[in-house]
Amino acid sequence: MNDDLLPAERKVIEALGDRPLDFRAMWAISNLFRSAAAVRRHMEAKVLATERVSWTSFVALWVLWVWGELGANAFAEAVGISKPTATGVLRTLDARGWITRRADPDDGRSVLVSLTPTGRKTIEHLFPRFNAEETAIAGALGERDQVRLASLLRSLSRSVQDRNGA
Amino acid sequence: MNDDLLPAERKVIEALGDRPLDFRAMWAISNLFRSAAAVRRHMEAKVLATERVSWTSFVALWVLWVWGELGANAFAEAVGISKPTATGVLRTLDARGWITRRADPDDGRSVLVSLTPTGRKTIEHLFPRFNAEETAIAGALGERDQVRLASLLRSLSRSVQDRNGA
DNA sequence: GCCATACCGTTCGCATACGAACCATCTGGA
DNA sequence: TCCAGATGGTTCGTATGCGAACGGTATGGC
Repeated sequence: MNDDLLPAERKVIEALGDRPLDFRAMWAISNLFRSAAAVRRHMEAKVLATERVSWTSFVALWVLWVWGELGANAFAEAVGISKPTATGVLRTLDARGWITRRADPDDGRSVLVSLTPTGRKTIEHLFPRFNAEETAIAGALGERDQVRLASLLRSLSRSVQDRNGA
Repeated sequence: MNDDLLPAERKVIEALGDRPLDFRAMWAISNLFRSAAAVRRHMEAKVLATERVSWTSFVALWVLWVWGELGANAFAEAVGISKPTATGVLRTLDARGWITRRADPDDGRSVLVSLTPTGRKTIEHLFPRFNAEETAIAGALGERDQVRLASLLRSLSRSVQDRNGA
């Protein structure tokens, strides 16, 4: 394993190394964003661009594939976007013919969102390719380290949730 | 350490568990995005919202703080955004009085960007609070696991770079 | 049955985000 | 010296992203 700091991190030490900051936490969190952005860009370029699908649209299709029909609110929550953003994304997906909306028979306020057959076909085509790329990227870690990484990240997620919740 | 799957992950198993997918890689990568989004939201709400600073503006100030004066292109690269986006963000930061642009005396095409004193004051006020929140979040992991996590994420970053670069 | 309150999704205004296309400027070779 | 190609930054068009505010619908207490 290569534990050298990345060039950007060395620059930070050079500029701020003498300040009273928690660099251990900083390396953990800043590398979280750095690697997430890198993986996202890679996926957009190598998997999604060929089908003209944005990252958010991809996540939206994935969510509807996994969860089935959802209220617009639950949809936004699962995708990780705000309600207004969800409205816009659903408009885009609707224009592409990938989702449909129908009134909730049990609640006049609610709108139920689900994949069309075309939408299902799209995600069933895209996701295996996405997963193959995940395998390739994560392959740089051993199997054991992939499990370790997932576990550490779950702890982070739970830690943030604890600091927000009651 | 708690290795239970998150609710969203259990739902994935329920829906796709019988398909030939690499779930080990999937948990590593999907938790990367999940935790990064959670931390970002938390930081936006707890640190940045109080000063009406967007995530990208914060990163931009941070980059100029660490690197000093930069060409617009190098700035975009360091922030992790495209050149057109950088133009827009710099316009916003300029309107706030946080950055200035000047012509590069050695290259008529280039624009050099740097923090104003006000901009410097802003990031020097924000960053310690940001770092304190990093400490609190990462504190859920032990010191040793924070180092492990950073190291694993660096490996991921390098893995992606290898798959893109020549 | 009434109504204050909560909740659902949309609209609005604005900032962020990107690819494609564009000019202006620089560079290397003839 | 000149010009073909490369490079730097902006503009354009469109999609994503959010908080605030909005109307329509449901709910709970009375």
